[in-house]
Amino acid sequence: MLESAALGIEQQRYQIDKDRAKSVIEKALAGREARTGFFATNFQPEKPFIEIAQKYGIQTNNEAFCLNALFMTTPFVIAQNTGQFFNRITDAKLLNDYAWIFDPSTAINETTSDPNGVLRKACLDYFRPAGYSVNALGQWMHNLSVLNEKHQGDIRNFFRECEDDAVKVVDALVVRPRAKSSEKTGFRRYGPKLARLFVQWVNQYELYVLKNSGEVGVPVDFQIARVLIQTDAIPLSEPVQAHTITHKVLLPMFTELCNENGFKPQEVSEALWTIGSVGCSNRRHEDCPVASLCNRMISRNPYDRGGMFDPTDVGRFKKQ
DNA sequence: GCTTGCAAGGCTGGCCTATG
DNA sequence: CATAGGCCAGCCTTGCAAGC
Repeated sequence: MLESAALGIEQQRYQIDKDRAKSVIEKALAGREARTGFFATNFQPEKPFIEIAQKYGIQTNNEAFCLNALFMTTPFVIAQNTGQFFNRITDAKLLNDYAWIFDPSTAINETTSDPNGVLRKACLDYFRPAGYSVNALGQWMHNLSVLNEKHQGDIRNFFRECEDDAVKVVDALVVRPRAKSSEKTGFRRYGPKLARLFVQWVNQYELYVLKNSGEVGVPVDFQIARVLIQTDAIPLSEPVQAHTITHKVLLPMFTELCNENGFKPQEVSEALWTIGSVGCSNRRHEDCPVASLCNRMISRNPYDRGGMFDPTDVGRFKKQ
């Protein structure tokens, strides 16, 4: 049972225009497929990193390396520019120098005298986490210990314990939305969005075969949510808590739409995220495949102030 | 004067436990 | 029983400096 399924009832509290949401997704997918507008350049910032990690794993005859590295890296994909972040860490020489931090036994054993000092400094040097994402470092250490002690330093053992089932992997990582660390007996720092993102990448780049990969749904964030709101697929009459929209309304809706229309969650995720982040951030409305359905641009500010999506806040853009 | 690159920066709701 | 307080996933924008 996916943790989100029980939340479907929240949908009924908001007037979802599923037909319109379907149209938005179809246009977004068409834009992605055509590779035009802001889909003309690379819209998969994680791809070059995964490629050099795969290469390093092959060179060093370490089958677990790429998966371990991706698992340990994904929690940093938060509160910062994803493209910037992957550009920073995608450097073969840099990865070569710091690859040991992804090898749990080496990283932990070689730094036993001062694990927090040596390992923490190496992580800072490698990831160079900006701003809020520094917070991820503490839990990063915790996850490395869990990987070492409970899963013999190989994330594939964690997958096997989840019966190689993508849905069980997500449930095991999330436990429940907003779970406390003390509730999480295993890995931390993976919530509903990041857990789905990780599984999506594992499947997309064929790093490991997980069954039911198509069943976990779409990793929903601010960018994706605002595309649906701006296009009136979710018409709001008053400010609504962003968390309610992203996790209680959109997550189940995307799963339904994908199942009903045969959309691939990964493609929906990529297409909408690119539109929301690249398109809206850079105000390239002329390049946007859903421009004809969109009538405003929701500002980021209300989210920071009250955690709300405000339908009256049209930010820096309103269609004439 | 422009673009590009970089780094720094808090707040929320909902759940839980502890306290009176 | 009420309420106070702790906890935590999740979330890019902005201002400055350097390079053209």
